[in-house]
Amino acid sequence: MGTVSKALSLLTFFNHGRTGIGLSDLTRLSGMNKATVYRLMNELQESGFVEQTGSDRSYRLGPQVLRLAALREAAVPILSVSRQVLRDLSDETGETSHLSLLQGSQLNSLSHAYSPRNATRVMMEDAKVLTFHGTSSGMAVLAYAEPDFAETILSQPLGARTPETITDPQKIRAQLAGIRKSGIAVSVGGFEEDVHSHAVPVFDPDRKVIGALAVAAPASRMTAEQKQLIPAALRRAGATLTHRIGGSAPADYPQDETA
Amino acid sequence: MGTVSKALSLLTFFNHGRTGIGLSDLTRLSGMNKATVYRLMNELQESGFVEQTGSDRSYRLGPQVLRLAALREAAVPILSVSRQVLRDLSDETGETSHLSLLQGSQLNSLSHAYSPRNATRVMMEDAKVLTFHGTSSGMAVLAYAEPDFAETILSQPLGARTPETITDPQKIRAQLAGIRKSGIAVSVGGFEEDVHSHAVPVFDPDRKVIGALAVAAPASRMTAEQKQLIPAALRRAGATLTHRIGGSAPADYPQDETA
DNA sequence: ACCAATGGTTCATTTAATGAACCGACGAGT
DNA sequence: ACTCGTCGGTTCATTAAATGAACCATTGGT
Repeated sequence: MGTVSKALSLLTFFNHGRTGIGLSDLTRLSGMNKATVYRLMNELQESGFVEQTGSDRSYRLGPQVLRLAALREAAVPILSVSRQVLRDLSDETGETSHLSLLQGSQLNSLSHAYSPRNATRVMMEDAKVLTFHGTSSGMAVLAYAEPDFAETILSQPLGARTPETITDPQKIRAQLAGIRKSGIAVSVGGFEEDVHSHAVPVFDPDRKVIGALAVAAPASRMTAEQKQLIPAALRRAGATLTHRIGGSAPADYPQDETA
Repeated sequence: MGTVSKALSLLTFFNHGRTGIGLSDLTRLSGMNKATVYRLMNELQESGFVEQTGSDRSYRLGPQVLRLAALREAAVPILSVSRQVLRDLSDETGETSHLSLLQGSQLNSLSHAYSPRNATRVMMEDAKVLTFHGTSSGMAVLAYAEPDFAETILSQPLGARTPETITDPQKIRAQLAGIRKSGIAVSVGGFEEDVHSHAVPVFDPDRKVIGALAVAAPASRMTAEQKQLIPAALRRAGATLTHRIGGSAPADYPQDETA
């Protein structure tokens, strides 16, 4: 691994539960030498990717990442485009909707919308890491990802977030085949208890899956009517988002729209 | 300069006018060896910071920066906090408002709001680079930055974006003194012609200036009434934003509020 | 007063970065 | 069809930078 990759890998230890990390913690987390971590973090700091708090000298992500994200959005405006799609989707379904994107071998939730219709909602956080198994978004992505990638994921130890999480690779493979037939993934309580969620894949111009669009509802609210309405709205929203970012679904993606 | 800094410096060549850059262009822009650029970009690509387009193999910023920006916002929610402040400010003034943040020695516009009141508006782009001289935001930041930093900026060649741009360092120093007295910066046509803008500095918990909040209006709409209303609204908005991000103004910052 | 943390620094050793030259492919111009 | 220039990508001897064990100075808790 090159020096640059090592430095950037240090940034992967930041997450919602850990927005600030001290030098020693970072050394332990990364397994690198303390002097190495110190110098790498210094370089990252000089470039504005991280900054040190005045109080306890712990590191946190720096303002430079905001500039880069704004430029990424200028080049590939997937988040800004998704916001309108998500708003419409939440309005239509009355439930929380969110977009997750595949980044390397990690799936991150990066944009979401709520519906004002119901007081109880499934809450979302941006940049939250989703597991592939157990989430409808993860399964939707896995079903349309490179087979090698899917197998790599399934060959790793699969933890159970809830008692309902399906962790048997064979059962998951069977589910993935089902998703490829229907074009939509469903998960009931596999990631958070009592959350019923649907997801459809989103594709780029090379017809590769780049993420998933999902609707998450409290299981108690999943009436027969909603079980019809949500998948239909989601399919439409997925097709819209894929289209608006210049993407195309692969030839084998089931289209039940009269487009 | 370390390898990591070199790699990250490659990312600085991306901007609104240049969202995709090929290997050879990047080599020329950076002045580095082509093989070096190639390997550095490969590492950045492996980490998801850049990606190559399938069509012409040019590089553009990758999805990983979105995750980092979301986490930065989770740690220091300045953009999300600013959005409400900007909306209120634009509603109140009827004009375009925007927030710019100091990143290293560069000032970037990173969040903005429009008012629906008027059909003609000053348009803004996120991640746009602002000059220090000639913009009200830049002058507001410079007035409260470290004196060394201000002098470094003023010692560089100062270009004139418009015939009205003031480029004489002595005149600028005099203006900065005036801004420190009043707490607000004004620019008329110094960056874009016929744009009249006001700006106030924004401070962090260490009482250091981190950026500026500004209102930009077509010069034709700057009535006597607006010349009263905008500075007043801006001062209030600046104090609110500084406060909401946990910051404090330095002791010598003029407070004309009965707080 | 002590101990165990913390962030930060040093310097001989090792390892990785570097760059000139090279390759094959593509496209424009003749 | 042939060059010419440029593109992205690759090679390998040379060089420069990254590394890590040990060390220092502070801090906070007992």
